[in-house]
Amino acid sequence: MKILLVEDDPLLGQGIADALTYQSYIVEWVKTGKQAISFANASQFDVIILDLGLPDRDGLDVLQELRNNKILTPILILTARSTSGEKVTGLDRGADDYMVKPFDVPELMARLRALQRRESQQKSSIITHGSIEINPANFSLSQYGKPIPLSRHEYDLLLHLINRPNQVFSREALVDKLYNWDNEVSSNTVEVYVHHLRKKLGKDIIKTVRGIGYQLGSTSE
Amino acid sequence: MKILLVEDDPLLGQGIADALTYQSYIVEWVKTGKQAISFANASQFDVIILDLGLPDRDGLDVLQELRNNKILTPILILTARSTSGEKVTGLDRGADDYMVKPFDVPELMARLRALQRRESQQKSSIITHGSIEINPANFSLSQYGKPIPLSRHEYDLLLHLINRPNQVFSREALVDKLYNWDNEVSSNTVEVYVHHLRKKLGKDIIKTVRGIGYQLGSTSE
DNA sequence: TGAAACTTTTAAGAAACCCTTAAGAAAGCA
DNA sequence: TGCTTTCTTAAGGGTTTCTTAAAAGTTTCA
Repeated sequence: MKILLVEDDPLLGQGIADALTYQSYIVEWVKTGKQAISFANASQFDVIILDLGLPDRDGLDVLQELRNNKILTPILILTARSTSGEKVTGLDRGADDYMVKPFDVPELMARLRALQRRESQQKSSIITHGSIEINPANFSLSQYGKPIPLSRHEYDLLLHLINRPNQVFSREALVDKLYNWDNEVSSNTVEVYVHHLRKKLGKDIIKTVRGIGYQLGSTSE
Repeated sequence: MKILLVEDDPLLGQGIADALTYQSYIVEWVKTGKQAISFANASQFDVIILDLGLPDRDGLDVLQELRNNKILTPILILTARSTSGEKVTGLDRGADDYMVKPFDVPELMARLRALQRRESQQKSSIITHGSIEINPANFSLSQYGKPIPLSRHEYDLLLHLINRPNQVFSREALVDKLYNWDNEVSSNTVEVYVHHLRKKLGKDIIKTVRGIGYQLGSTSE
């Protein structure tokens, strides 16, 4: 875990840096707004601790510039400015948390942990298979990077096959997955959708196992 | 924006609920830990405000159970317990922020905005997407720099979509966000608002994913 | 080789889905 | 209160997708 500490007071800065180091953080300690911006641009931090009373420029400006530069790192403001209005301003300019000096070190540590925990919860699960790529979050599919629209059933069928790339599914099993029980379907729907998918994504996308059913095509080509 | 407020004190609870409603939040107010858990499981909230001194069980247990149930909603603890140790415990059990009573309402609002912002993919306090720009702090929207008035539900709907630009939301999910439990709606409201938004902001602002729901339009044009 | 079994392709009517409009109800405001 | 804006509901019409069936094609095996 890597932290950028922006604090011009030497004594306080050293104290925080020591405490962080003791908690096994990697600490980069800078004392001016200018340095803060260049460090934040140069390297990826897990959290930035920002004092507002800096010698060269106001911390709020630094904050804003960081956000304008698309630096999304969580930022915790640590300052003597304690009025409600100041807190609101700081948070609304893009800070993630705000602590007033004098502060309690264990609380700071706990707030840093909370920020990190949030950040690490980012998840994106994109499924790929050969040339195709499925993004379940938006039900979209692309092949060689080009988006290809699929209808609902086409998408469902493909997703089922792709979830178990090596399994052969019987027609009945696929119908069972695609439909709920009370509106069973009594014809060759599956064949028709396989046909549609092959038309859109290429003949080899789905392999037919004669007498048994269908299987996702092999990825190797 | 939908908030679950867990607070057993009737006076204080009413005060917070009113303040939140005034800020256009959809508020679900419950008074026990048990209710908190069932509501959190039943619907998707943007933030949970949690009092620790509940009548039926300790708020920290509620917090832990929520996290165990894989409810990742940001949680802000709002309590009279003000020692450093109590704050550390609360944050380390999975809360995202911690405020001590008595508290300042504007600060609470700013912290809620910060929590939401963190959760959305947008990190700056002013949200932009293509030609439009939203400032959640004062509910304003502009396109190409020109302010465009939106009704409350139009605004809510757009804000939801814009918070996760790549996700497709089903009609049901959107209805769930736009209304609280006791005045559910039973018709095509979402379609109608989508239509209004498209009329005001252009056809491509919202994309429909047939059979699934709606998604923010792509920014590239 | 020829029949049987199985699979692919095509096409068209049916169904589902979404958009649009409008009007009465409700809520907000002076 | 009366006026204006916003909300909810419902219905019509246009479009896409689904289902079905039948014809055409392919593989298997006696």
